[in-house]
Amino acid sequence: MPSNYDKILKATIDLMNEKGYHGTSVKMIADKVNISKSTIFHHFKSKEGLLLALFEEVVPAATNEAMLIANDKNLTGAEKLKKWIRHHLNEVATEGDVLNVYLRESRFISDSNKAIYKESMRVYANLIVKIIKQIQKEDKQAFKDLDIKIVAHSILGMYNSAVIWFDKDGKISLDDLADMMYKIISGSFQKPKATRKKKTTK
Amino acid sequence: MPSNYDKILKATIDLMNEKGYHGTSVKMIADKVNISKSTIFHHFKSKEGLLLALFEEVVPAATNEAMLIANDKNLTGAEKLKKWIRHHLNEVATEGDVLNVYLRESRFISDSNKAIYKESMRVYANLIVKIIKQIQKEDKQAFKDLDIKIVAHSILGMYNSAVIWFDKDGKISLDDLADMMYKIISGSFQKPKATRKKKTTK
Amino acid sequence: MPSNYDKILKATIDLMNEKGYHGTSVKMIADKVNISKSTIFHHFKSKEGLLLALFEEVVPAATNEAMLIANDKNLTGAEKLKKWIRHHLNEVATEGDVLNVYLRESRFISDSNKAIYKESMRVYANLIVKIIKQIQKEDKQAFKDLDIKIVAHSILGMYNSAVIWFDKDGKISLDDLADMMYKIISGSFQKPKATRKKKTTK
Amino acid sequence: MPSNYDKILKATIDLMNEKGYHGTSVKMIADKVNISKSTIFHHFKSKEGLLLALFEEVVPAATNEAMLIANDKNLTGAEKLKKWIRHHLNEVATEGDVLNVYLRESRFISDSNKAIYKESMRVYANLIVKIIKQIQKEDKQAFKDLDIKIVAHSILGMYNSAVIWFDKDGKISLDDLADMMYKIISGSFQKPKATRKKKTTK
DNA sequence: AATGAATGAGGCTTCATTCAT
DNA sequence: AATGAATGAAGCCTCATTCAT
Repeated sequence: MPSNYDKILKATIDLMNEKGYHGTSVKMIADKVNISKSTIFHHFKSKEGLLLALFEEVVPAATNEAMLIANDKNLTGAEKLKKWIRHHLNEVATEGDVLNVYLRESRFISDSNKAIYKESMRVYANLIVKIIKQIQKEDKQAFKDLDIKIVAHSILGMYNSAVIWFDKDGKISLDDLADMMYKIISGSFQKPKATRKKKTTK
Repeated sequence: MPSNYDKILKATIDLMNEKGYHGTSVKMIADKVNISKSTIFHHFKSKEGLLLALFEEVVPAATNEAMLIANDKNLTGAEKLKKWIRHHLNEVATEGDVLNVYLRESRFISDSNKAIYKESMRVYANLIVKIIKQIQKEDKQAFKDLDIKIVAHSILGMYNSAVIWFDKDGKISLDDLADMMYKIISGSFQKPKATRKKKTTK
Repeated sequence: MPSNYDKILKATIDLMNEKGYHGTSVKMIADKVNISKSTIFHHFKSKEGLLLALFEEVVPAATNEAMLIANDKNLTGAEKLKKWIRHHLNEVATEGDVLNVYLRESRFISDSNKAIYKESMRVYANLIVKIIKQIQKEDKQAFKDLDIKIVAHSILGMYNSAVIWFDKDGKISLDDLADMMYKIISGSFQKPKATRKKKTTK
Repeated sequence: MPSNYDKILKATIDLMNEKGYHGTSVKMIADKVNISKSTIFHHFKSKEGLLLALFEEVVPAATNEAMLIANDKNLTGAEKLKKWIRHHLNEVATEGDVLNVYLRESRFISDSNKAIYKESMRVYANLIVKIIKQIQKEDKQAFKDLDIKIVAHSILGMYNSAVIWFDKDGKISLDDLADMMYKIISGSFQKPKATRKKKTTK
């Protein structure tokens, strides 16, 4: 049985995902968890503290698998990118996901706490930077002359936007979507077909 | 000298762009315009009425140039895309742009008014759809096997994300950014070599 | 018929006089005036704004008569002191008087507003300083070697303390009290008996 | 090392001295002592219990020396008064003194406990009454025709007010202040000069 | 066209206190 | 002896909105 602390965070994610930070009141959260408002303040310093807790505790957990992908020694950069896209879209599209809140509501963090958010964002963006670097190394033409950080952010931005318009119940599956998005950006480097032959070394 | 009506809308854009719909109060807007709260209700039926007015009046104006680009008979699809990117990034990166509010705060519109928003969104997204279709027509390989709407949304998402991380005072200019982003997605279709005539074929 | 603004201030005085600043809630004030809480915030910026308004508007009015006494050309210093004591005690002893609130609750003013309070206090204390100076001029022995500001504050402190222990319904009248207190401090200078003969000199 | 019980009382004094009874929360006290709120309720029945404990335990201790002065067989009344003033001012001026809390916050005690406060106040005021009586006995002119309780309260009020305006870092020392205040009220009876020669009679 | 007065509802947060451990 | 969890009540203040002028 989850603690109130955990239940509060879960409800926060659900509600802020749907209504945004300012659109979610502490009372709504309390009602959803079936506790009193004051209990929330017993566990968290303030409403903003809820966001911070999400960024510090829940987001890292959610980014863990992405890290495994980026560090997998057996994959080419292109394969990693493809795998990461699939994973990331899955995360983003999952109902109530923290990432949505993370990506959309972070701008409401007060200046004094913005550093915490930026740091966690940097860590995640770096994963993609790493993948892109590997792709560049394996294919000199890939993302040629492009600022690597901008590439990373652009890709992230593209995928994150899906949370807004992707229709889980529509006729296009999440896997199809991942494939399509991969194709959009993979035009600029050699298709993974070529690299598919699996790395004979090892 | 702009009317109060216009000043109110301008202030609404600025504030909602920064703080979101729920994070912006009628009082904030009134204070920014230096009028009384009541004056706002004199011009607009309600707070939501402000959003609607934006979507009905300001967004179309902002999308007007995009429409000119999309309909320009003298440009290839690739050229249009490039021109549109430049224009769109400029809009989005400009502080206080309506498009940001439009793209992010639309979800707070009440159900009864959602149709208005969806219609205007459809119109804008259609511009890109149109451009993409032209590109496909001119280059059969471009965006092959891809759902055209998803391509449009992905591209939009990518560009809109720039508003979050682009640093106006950084070392990369808006024009450079537009070029880079164009390159990222243009990999999948024939480069505008033809028009660029720069590339002496190496 | 007094405006809500005035009624709010009056109720504030009454309540804070009885329960202190922190012991008086905005709701109590609203209930006493029979208006809604929000109306109070329509007229005053904050709870502290109520205190400030008292200090800026009501206290000056209350100190007006004291000023007339201090400036009366026909009275000796000793006479002025006596008259002021009587007046001041009356003010302080009257239930719900601003001066009580002023003297006791001023310490809850935030630092940023303390200057306003200090200035008004300085003005009032100066009246007594002025009276004491006149007494010293008329009787070289009076308050000899004493710092004049300390004398003024001490005297004020003595009189203001009466608000705590004076029993309006006890056997000692306010006038008796005024006489006694006058005697306590008048020991150090020539008794007004001597001066009573109206100052034939000029 | 002081017990938590003692540390709580000390913190209570400090905080209520600065912010008053209603302005001091149990949490503030707990934070200052670095214990949990519950621990306070473990030692004291309620918040008001803290005040009562002060009045019953700390105040008597603080008034102990005053008692020694009042009962010293070797001093004249005037000498006692002077000595007491010096002592009292010292107590009052010391940061975080109980007496301030005692004198100012007693009015927030609930009716059912008011008797406890009044009794302790009576005891302390009686010390001065006693001193004044001795002065009157030694100098028939002193405080002639004055209600002795009112004299005592007035004197106390005068000295207690110092806590509000006395500036520890100003150019006037506490001893100077004691001297001046003594002079203000000693005008009405024979100056201690005369008595300084130790009173060989007896 | 513009605004000052007023408000009910609700916002976030703190309060003193109880209880189980 | 000490505390973490929990809470109902209350605290100050802001909200969007209406109305009379």
